Amino acid sequence: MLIIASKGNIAEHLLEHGIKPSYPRIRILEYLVTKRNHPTVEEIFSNLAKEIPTLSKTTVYNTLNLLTEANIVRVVTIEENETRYDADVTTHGHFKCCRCGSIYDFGIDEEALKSDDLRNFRIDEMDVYYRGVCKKCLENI
Amino acid sequence: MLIIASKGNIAEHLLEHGIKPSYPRIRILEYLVTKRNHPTVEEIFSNLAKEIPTLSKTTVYNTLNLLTEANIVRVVTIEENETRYDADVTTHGHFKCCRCGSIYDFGIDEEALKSDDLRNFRIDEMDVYYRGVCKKCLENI
DNA sequence: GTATCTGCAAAACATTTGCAATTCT
DNA sequence: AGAATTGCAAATGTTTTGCAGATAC
Repeated sequence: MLIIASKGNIAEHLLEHGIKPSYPRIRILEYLVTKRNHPTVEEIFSNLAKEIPTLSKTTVYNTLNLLTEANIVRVVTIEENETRYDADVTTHGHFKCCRCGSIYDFGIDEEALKSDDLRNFRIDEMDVYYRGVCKKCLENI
Repeated sequence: MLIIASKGNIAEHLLEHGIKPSYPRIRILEYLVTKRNHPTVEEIFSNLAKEIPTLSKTTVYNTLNLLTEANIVRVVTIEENETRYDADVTTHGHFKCCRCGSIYDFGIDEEALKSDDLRNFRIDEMDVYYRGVCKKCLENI
């Protein structure tokens, strides 16, 4: 659970990671923190562009790369063609419903995921992606 | 463990899934079955083109899409920019060593991976991608 | 002989890069 | 002023598509 809510906190969050809190950067991170639906670059850009007419897609790309490198956001590549972003950087998996398209977060037991085959390997990142049909869609058949 | 070895078996394997075993298709699937290193389209194409000068990248793409839809091969998107392919369609995870670039298969306990958060969800596909440093690279520091 | 398969060239798309204009301190 | 940031346009790189020629049954 993240506690970040106000713009002030967003700016602080950026500063703590050595990133200058420019207006576009604050708004992009704020978007990710507020809307937790793992948006694409296109989604972030088109929504923010309504309120920030001068915003360019390049800035969205630059900022997301910056945030990713700083470990403030996390890349979600559950779809092959486009990258999604998640402001929750704690260990968790992603489930994509093929029927409604929603992406759900779910808890994973990090220890249970450590395979014997990887004994003496150093694991830095774990991406767990499931696909199927969510509860809601299964009920509405 | 897969038992497929000879070209005859490859052709049969294709036929069983309703795919006409043309020469390029046999060679592409054979490549995947023989070399188990999760090759990219570029790798498959450039290696096979040495022996099949008329081969085009389009055919490699078409064939891989066909094989994926037929569930004969599996897509591995452990890298953001390019797609890899795996002839092993049984449940297992992929580990990428950031130092040497190798991709390792590892066993996963399917039951342990089923999160309570996904109770009543239907899970069709599970992609588990880890990144880090492999045992060999850790030893050679 | 008809349907399928192949392969070239062009298109489509997401992402990156070069660079000039803008902003911030 | 000087350094960092932004944004446009062009480039890049992977994958798809349209279509004509080749192949198979």
